[in-house]
Amino acid sequence: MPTERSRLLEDLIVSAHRLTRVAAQLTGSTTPAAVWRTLSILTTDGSLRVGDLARASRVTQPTMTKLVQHLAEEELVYRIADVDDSRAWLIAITPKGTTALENWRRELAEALSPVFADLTDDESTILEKAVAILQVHTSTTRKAA
Amino acid sequence: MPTERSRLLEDLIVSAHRLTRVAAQLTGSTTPAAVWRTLSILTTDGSLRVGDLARASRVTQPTMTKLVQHLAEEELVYRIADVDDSRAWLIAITPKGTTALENWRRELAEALSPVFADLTDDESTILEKAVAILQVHTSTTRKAA
DNA sequence: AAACCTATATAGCCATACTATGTAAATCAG
DNA sequence: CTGATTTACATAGTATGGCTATATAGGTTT
Repeated sequence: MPTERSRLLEDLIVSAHRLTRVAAQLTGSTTPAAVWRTLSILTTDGSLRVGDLARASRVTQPTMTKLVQHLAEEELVYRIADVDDSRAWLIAITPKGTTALENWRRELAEALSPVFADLTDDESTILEKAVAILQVHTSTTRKAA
Repeated sequence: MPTERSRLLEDLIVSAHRLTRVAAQLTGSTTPAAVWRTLSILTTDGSLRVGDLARASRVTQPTMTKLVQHLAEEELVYRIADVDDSRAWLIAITPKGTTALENWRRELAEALSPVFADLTDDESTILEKAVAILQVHTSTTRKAA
């Protein structure tokens, strides 16, 4: 285990977490991270079962059950009975949920914009590439689509 | 506000938050993020007042007060009366806290190692540069040292 | 001296996260 | 087919991190 790699992973997480706190304070935490994280996954991955959604969001199933209940009350998601398994539900995002997610993403970008206002094109490119690497390695798709 | 920049910031946060959840589950969340985030700041920035520590950690002062109480009980930090202001405390990390932070960082790196095992040298470099950019832009040092 | 600002502690509330458990459907083995 | 096992989701309980509001008291300014 190379020390350099270890150090990179440590620093990566520290930075990631600081960034999430910066974002939380700048946006006033008006929309909880768990909400938009879940809506985001539903947008990119399509409708998912509660358990699969929990795995994709990296929380336990009971946590996701409660979150889905809340999201359904807010009409941000809806439930579809899974025809393949009568125990299961598919959870899908509503148009209202899609709009809410878009609004949140815009609000987030606006709040963070001043922080990263001085990014050079090179720096932007580096961050874009880093995001791509992270997306691949924290992919929410765990099985063949 | 360029759409491309906006999209980058959105994706950056989404990725950051996913990464923190991946880390939380892989490490079993044995040490709360708020703890190591605070210890990390004390390590890099030296002893700080409660309010300053709160600002650096991006939480409110009462939140930090409680966290410091907990950390002090665990003997991970200690308090120093601020000679410049009798209302204030300086919070400093203990050797035990330093050890705990190092252990946590090692544990984190080990847990994340398999996730990023296939990183190429180029990708590592990109992530290192990205971390550097993020560190500059989420700096905890808000005033001249 | 009074007004105002600042530093920290306490109180109360909410949401996210976990583990444990329960109910019921689906699958597997004999 | 039956029983055992696994799986999917809901409920219950707990801990904690985060917030806002407020209180106490020291420090600074007018």
